[in-house]
Amino acid sequence: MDYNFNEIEPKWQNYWREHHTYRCSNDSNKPHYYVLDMFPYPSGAGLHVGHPLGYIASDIFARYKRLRGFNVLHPMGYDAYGLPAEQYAIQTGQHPAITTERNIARYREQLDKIGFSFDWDREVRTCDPFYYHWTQWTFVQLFNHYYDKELDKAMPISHLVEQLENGSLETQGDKPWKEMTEEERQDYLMNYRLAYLADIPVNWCPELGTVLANDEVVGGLSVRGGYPVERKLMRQWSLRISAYAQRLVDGLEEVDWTDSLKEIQRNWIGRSEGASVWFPLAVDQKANLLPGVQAYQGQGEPIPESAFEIFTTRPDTIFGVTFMVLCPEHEMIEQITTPEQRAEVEAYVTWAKNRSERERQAEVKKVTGVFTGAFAVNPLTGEKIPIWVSEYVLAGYGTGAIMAVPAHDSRDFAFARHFHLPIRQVVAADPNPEHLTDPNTWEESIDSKIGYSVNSGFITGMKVKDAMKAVINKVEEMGIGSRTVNFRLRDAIFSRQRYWGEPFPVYYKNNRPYMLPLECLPLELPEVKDFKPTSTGEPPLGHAQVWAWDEKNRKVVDKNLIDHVNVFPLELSTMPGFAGSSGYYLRYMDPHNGQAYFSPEAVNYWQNVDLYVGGAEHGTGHLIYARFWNKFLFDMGLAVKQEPFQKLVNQGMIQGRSNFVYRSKTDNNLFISKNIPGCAENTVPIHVDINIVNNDILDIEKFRQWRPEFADARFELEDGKYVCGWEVEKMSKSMFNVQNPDDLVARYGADTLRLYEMFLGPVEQAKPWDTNGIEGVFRFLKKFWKLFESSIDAPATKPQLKILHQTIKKITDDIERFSFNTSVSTFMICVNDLSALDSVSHTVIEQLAILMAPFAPHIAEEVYSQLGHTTSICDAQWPEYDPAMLVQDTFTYPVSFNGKTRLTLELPNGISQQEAVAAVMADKLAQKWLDGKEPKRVVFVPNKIINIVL
RNA sequence: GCGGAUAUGGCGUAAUUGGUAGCCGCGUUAGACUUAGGAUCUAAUGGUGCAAGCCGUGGGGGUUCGAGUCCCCCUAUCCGCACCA
Repeated sequence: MDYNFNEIEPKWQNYWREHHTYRCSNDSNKPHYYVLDMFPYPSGAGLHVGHPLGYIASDIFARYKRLRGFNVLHPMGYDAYGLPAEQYAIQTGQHPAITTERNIARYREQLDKIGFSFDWDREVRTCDPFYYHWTQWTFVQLFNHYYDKELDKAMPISHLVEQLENGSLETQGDKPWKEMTEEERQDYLMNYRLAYLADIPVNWCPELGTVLANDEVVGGLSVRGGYPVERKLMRQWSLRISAYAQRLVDGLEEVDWTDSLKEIQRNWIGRSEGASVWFPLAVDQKANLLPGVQAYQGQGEPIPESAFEIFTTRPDTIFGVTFMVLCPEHEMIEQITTPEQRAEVEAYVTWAKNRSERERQAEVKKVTGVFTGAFAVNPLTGEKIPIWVSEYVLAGYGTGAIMAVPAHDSRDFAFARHFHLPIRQVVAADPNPEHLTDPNTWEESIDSKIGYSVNSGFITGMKVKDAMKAVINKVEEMGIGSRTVNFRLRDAIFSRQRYWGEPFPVYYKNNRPYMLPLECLPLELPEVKDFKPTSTGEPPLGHAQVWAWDEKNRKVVDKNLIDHVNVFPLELSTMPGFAGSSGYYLRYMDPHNGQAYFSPEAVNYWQNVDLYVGGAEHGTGHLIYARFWNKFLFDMGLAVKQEPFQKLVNQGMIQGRSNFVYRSKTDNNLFISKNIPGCAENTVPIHVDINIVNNDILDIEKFRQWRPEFADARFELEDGKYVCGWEVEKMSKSMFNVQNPDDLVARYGADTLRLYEMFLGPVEQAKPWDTNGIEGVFRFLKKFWKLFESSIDAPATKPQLKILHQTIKKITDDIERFSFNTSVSTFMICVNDLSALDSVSHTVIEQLAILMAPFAPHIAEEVYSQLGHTTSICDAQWPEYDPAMLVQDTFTYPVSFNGKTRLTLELPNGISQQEAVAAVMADKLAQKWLDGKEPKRVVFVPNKIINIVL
């Protein structure tokens, strides 16, 4: 019988379903192993071949671990809330719940056909109230916690209140706690809560009608849809993720991720060490700048009231400060601007604030700014230095104010050049004063941290590193500054003015937010009649009629009942996409728990994800948020590991491989084959559907049927074939290069698809999808099937065992290091070698089937069962390799002369160098290369090489 | 600009520790079987040369008995970040 995947595959998929083969228990004495895929957003387009790549890799590993005796948790679910379903709803009026449901059904069907070992009993969907109950619950917990810097962990807000009550902690800058009204206290606490409401500049996307997080905006455009994004001040929920910045950096040390991904995260978090220093304002506004001013005498005195704080990573360059710059949003501008400069400054600030993010980013190189008329005093030199305003200083970073050192910072340099401000060198690689050049003649600043301080008072002559420390010590001593660490990571904006997301369990009393009681969760997403914002500009939830909170009766009621006494308005924003995906890995551990997020027993058993597989594009989004979420739950004593994902493998992006036909420029019905001379000059390339092209050969009949305009196309062929051109592009419908896995499964079977996706190359590597090699893998499975059918019921012979054990060793090694492409090649070699023997024993085939089971589970099950087994191959035992089987009597030595291999010699094992050399000397061919000379030196590496140096 | 990665036949790739470069597959060529082949099987296939041989892992240098692999410099491509002081 032929290899009939059409029969085998559905048969085993049914068997697995009926026997719950992949159901996984939390109660086992086996060692545990948790393999997780990043769950998909179920889009309307369905899966393309890029999606399963990572799933197949993780499935192989999960199945392998199971065969090695682990209790494996390998779940799957859906990240089901999100923008596309809602955009679709706005366009068509279809409820997102319906389209989402439909898309999920389609995904499931496609996934099932590929034969994954997911435990579907544990499926989660982020849009399911039974699931988002715990998303909301976590939000309430975040609201009720703050980050305690002393304990370096999140603590209940009651702990903070207690300290304020008993006076062990004082309020900062405000009234004493005791004198505050209840509302003032709530407002004060809002500055501490890990989920907080604040007026903050946000990324507002008018087209999508919502606010976006930083990672959802690239180059001033929304990631979803590519619409322009503006800066806007809005009252929004945010998560105080910045409180965890240091721990998020530190945690990277503990995890087994690629260096590049760790770098991406470190970059995004952006830790930088430096100093913050207070610069006082110069009182005498009329004085002129720089030299000859008496040193500032404020040592040890309190900071003058009109002073402002700057952050610098280069405290060593403080003697080179020639101007200061404030961001346009800086609160001091108003106060310090001189009457003469006021009009100009106001105009500039207004202009800068109204600029869209996109304009600003597009014109980064353009230098703009305005002088305030005010001066600051350099606390170390006493010099007066002008204060400017420019948008190159960002409000969201550091203190929004800088000391400008144009000689040693390229941005300050550009600014100084543009406005003709002085430039003073204070760092030099060669500190000899005679070798210094005039900075006014420089082409660019010297930003390097390698060198010595010059022209710098008490630090002159010090190495940059020492000078930094010396200046920090000095300003600390003076009481005007300190060593400071700054992070680029901003708090995550958590509100979205959208419908299709988790509702906030929040209602407003006196304009202040209150959390719903935990027992009242989940707060279910209400029905609305329109998915667009309301006419008054409220988010879509403004359309919901039954959307008010009855505090007394603890239930959601009609909003007509709002009286601000017992019934209050509910929050109208919803949570962002990353809310539901931030803790889903924990929920899989105990997905049916109605009482808690997950039980302590479950989390104590599974701990965290051992292996996480997904795309690197989540490096600055999901993977940061999830780590934050996990650390918070860890602080609460719920999660038991600081880091959620121990090992992470990024599968490479699958690009499209487009095909082209070449239409004649002079004859619209004539298509010229690619390699016919003159084709390039005389034709226009046109994308052609890759599904009617095989190995770059066009199926002419299908092409004629493809589109009416090509119905009577004519062709100039080469060797009777039409050869198409190709190019690597993004996989997209418009380029007709989308490969759907179902088509391939229908044609070759799931096992072939699985093997082929792995055979394509290393999992982590980005690669274009190319179906040209799939035949080879298909042939291999047929060969394996034939080998199985011809196998006999007899003991395995030595040559068979040798091949088998070589394969066991190689496959085991390969899987352990995620080298699945070489595994496939190893299987091919094995089957080729076994096929060359006279016969093969059933026992060898059986062992080989187990080795192949993670990769090609259907055919493996079939073979295993036909060999007489009545249980699933999933419960078989992974073969152990026996080194004794691989021991050889001889080794074929490559013999090289002066490092160039010239011949090989088969020599017995354990031969000595002397014997080896003697054998070489005796060899005829070797004598030719010796050419009568005496070897100067002989390198003999047992079982490796012999090298003769002449 | 900063950071990360990659570069090997016509193509996808392999070489795990510095030890015979090109395994495995695609494609191509020739042949066998066949009414037929998008089936199967056999053989060949880095370049060059009649051959011995010579050349060959993006380019240039170096370390070494020996380098795709280690070190230095350069180039190209891809990815991430980008006025973050």
